Amino acid sequence: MSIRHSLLALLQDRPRYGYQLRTEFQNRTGSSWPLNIGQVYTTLDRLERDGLVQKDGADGEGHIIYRITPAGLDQVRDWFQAPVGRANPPRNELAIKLALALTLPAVDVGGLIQAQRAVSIRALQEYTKSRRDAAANPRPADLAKLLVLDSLIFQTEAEVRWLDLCEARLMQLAGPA
Amino acid sequence: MSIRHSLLALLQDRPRYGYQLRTEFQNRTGSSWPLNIGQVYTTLDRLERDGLVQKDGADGEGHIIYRITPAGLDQVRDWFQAPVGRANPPRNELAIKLALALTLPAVDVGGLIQAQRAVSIRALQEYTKSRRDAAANPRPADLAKLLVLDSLIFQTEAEVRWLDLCEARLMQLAGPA
DNA sequence: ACAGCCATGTAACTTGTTACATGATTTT
DNA sequence: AAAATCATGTAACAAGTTACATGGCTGT
Repeated sequence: MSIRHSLLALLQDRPRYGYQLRTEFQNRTGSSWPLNIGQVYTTLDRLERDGLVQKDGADGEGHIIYRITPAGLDQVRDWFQAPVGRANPPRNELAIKLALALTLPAVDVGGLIQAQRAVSIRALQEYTKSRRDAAANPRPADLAKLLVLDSLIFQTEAEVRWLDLCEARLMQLAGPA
Repeated sequence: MSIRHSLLALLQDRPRYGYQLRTEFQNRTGSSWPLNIGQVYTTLDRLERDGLVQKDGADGEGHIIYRITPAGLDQVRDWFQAPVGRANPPRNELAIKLALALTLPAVDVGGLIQAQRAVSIRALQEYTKSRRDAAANPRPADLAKLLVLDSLIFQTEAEVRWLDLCEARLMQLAGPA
């Protein structure tokens, strides 16, 4: 549902065309989460089908402009107003994988943890580097990019610390036996 | 892809039937991420279509047993061997929402942050409580549940700290103006 | 001339999700 | 007798993703 709502949010600001929506989305969220251009058009079709946007003639340059409808405005308002639900948090593939690895024989949990930590730490370094490159820029669009990077950094740090904990627990279990 | 692989991993341990796969999955991952029973059957159909599992007669009690195939074993091995990729990390709805809110007028970013933090902190308390209830149990299945809860706790803590950071940056931006 | 970006789309597909139907067995 | 759980499925759908086709325009 993120893409639907993101496009609606951008259209709430002002009417825009497909290709533009993609670049604007990426400008605001940084280069993480690239957005396939094909998906913009399919999503716009579905938003139009659902009466949340409508085509709005051209803009003098041949672009196909979409405009948000009142129903669409309602949905954007609801989206921004409602906190992201912790009711069914999105499945965490890493946690699932480790939980299964721990309860099934024939899986090298220690190796899994170490391989994962190597990947996560490398990602962390790349995020930190990107953040340094992007920093010291007070424009609001760049502030958003910085915060997205901060989010990735925080999440990845938490992941590394969790992997450390898993390893410690594993040793604790193997030790006394 | 998590569910496909999870079912395969459980079948790699030994042949099982649909309903059993669901309960085993939930036993191992805790009550977070409930698994709809319908999805187990559709996923099994698709795994069979792809030649990764096959029906294996009954077990004397009328259950429809599935057995993993060599191709399926390969996939499980690959899944456990390959770290969870940071190449295209799953979209973080909260980060996207805040990034858009910051770069668009007509959104009350401060309120959004506060509402979100309230939700996240409540979730954190619930996870911590569940963790306390589940703790002090050395059986491996419960160790897995504990670690899943730890993962949720770490992620949510990171989220709260990120929200704090966002708020601070926002004030910093509003202050000097 | 060629590469690359701008721009719009379509077709086919995947995973995941829900709602519904059906019946047996077990528990209260 | 009623409710809950066990057990298997189907139909319909949503959201996301990729691959492909098409054409104009721009810079080298």
